[in-house]
Amino acid sequence: MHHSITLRDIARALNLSVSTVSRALTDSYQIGHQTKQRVLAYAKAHQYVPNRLARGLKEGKSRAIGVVVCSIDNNFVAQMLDGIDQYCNSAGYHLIIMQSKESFVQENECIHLLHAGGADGLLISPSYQTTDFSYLQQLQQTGFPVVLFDRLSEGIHTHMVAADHFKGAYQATRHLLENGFRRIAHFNSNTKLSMASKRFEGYQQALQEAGIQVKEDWIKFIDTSHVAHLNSHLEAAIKEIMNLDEPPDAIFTATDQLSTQCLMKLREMAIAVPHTLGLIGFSNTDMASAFYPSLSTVHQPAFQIGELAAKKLIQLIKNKNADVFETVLLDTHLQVRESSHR
Amino acid sequence: MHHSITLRDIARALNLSVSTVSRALTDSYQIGHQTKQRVLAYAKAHQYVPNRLARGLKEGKSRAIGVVVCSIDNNFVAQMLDGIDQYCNSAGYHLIIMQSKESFVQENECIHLLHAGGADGLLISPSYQTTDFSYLQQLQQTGFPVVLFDRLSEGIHTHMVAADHFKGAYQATRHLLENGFRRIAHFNSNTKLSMASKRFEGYQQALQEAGIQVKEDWIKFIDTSHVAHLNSHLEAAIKEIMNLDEPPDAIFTATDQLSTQCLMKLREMAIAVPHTLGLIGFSNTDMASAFYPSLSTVHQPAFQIGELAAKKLIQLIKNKNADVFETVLLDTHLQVRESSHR
DNA sequence: AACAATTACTAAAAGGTTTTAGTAAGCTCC
DNA sequence: GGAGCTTACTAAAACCTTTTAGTAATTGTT
Repeated sequence: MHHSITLRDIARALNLSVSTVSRALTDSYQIGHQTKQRVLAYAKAHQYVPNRLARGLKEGKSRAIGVVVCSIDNNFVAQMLDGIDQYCNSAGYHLIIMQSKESFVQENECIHLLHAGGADGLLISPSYQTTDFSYLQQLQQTGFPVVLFDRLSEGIHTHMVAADHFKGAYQATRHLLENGFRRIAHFNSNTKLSMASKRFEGYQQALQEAGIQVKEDWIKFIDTSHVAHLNSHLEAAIKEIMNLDEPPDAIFTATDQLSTQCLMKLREMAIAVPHTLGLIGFSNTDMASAFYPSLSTVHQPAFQIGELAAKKLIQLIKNKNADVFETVLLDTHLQVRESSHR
Repeated sequence: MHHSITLRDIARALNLSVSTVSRALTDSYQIGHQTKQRVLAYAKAHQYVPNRLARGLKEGKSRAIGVVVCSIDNNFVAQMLDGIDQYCNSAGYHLIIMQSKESFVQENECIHLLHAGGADGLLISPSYQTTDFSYLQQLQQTGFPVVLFDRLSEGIHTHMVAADHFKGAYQATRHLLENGFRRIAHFNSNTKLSMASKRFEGYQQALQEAGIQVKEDWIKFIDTSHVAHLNSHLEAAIKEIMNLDEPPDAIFTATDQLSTQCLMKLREMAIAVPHTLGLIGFSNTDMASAFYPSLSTVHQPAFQIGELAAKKLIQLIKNKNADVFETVLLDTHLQVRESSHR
């Protein structure tokens, strides 16, 4: 076998009982100073680490946290996972990461697997498809702690951590307006999650305040769940808005993928940015400045979102009496580059 | 509590023993047909799921696989993790992902935690710092399955899966040569891992075959472990090569980070690419085509590397008698864009 | 000196599963 | 009518930890 030593091994070696060793390692008052020292020294020398499974079984806790995201292979998600991992690790929790791939069915499978598999709690950023949170809610009501991050929804009542989508969208749109763009199109995901509607609302608010009537033709809700199809959907959307009688003079894109893909598509279609079409979008890529033209972005504090969500969840796990759920919205940061001003 | 029902619950409900229930669920020949039916029906109706911790404790297996990478927040790594996750999930394994952050010390902590924490095996892509594989080797010799992926080393004898670094580097350098570049600089990581030396060798080989003497001044091994410092190191390196009596006319960069950062830096320093300096580098970002100029890359089959490494590891876990270790090198793919030809 | 309180330890149970080593009943066969 | 099989089940141990409920020895109080 390939396992490290157990309490029994230490007990045998030092001629103590298993319980004494266990207590010595948790610094119990019931154990004498000398004994503690001996146990600690031996444990350290032999690299004793408590068996997670045994401890988990005994305590009814696994010290593992389930994380469900749309995809690991996503710049923004990876940054959030980094934050989650950092916090959980320092708190002694393992991370079990699963991918929904934007599928509601697969997401529910992940949730079930994580719950049944003994995770102590769940961090979830729902799939674009998800509208029904009943399963999650059901688990939550049996005492299973759940925290939503990044993508929020009214469909469930719990702690939530995300960027301030409304404000970010509002700022981006205002920025375009301040730079003389008037006919601003909006590309968004076709999801029912509130992140999309919040961003849409921020866009609308900025236009309304500027006395500009929001035109329905300017707004495209694009299916972004399948990367393979995104390209053609995007091309169609761009063609549609450019063929309008009065085509837009700028686009505000609401997601990471849409922003970068849109810039690439415009280049491919030989539509000059920002001359013919200004562009600003939500995106966290550090390569935005390498693009042509460099891409103005709304940057979300991804790492902090992850960190804070993890913190909230672990609080919840340790302290189940939480009846007051909080929604934390972190400020986005506007990074103005070439694509959004002439 | 938020746990599902146990064998005992079923046993009590059906007036059977725990062992009978356990056996019925595993379709043992020792249990009668009728009893099996009753147990199965009850288990299904009450959504019985075996407790992973208990089963793991009993079997000495956790059905979890440890993965150690430098960082989740890395485009290329994320793609490999996607592949790993896909395969492991379909094989019924959980993934526990940990980050070394390019630190040897932290890496060893991860390894220890994963091993002691009951992982059934380890997938590892070593940190740039790592030269000493003795701990890993020691674990491996006690029967703990280990598979190296992406970043290989001679320091340990086991299954390995990676891209063909030599060939990729050779092809990239040849491509530059074929496009008229003669004085080709080479930027690489300052790691002792074989991936770096393989890429360096591929570069050398291509130059030698073209009858070009490799100049030491053209070659920079840059510390890429800390993103914060990379920028200044890179700037210094570029200045150094451009201040040579005969400055290079192209650069071949050996890592993802170096490639994209180098392009950005050259743009910042107003060095025309590809006119003054051609550029090609290893990189997996799908945004290479959005850059200015669009970046020619050596693309690695990241997903497949992850998938295959996971497959090898699970084979090893299920079938410990492996004495013949294999090193699989997958072909890279040259993506020629604007930065590498005039 | 008798009793209570404190200190330093231990035995054993529990958590849920798998598995070894059984048992009891029913059957076949001479 | 009993030996030997088969069938269908069960009891109990084991995995490793934490924790409850102890014990025995020492110290303190009156």
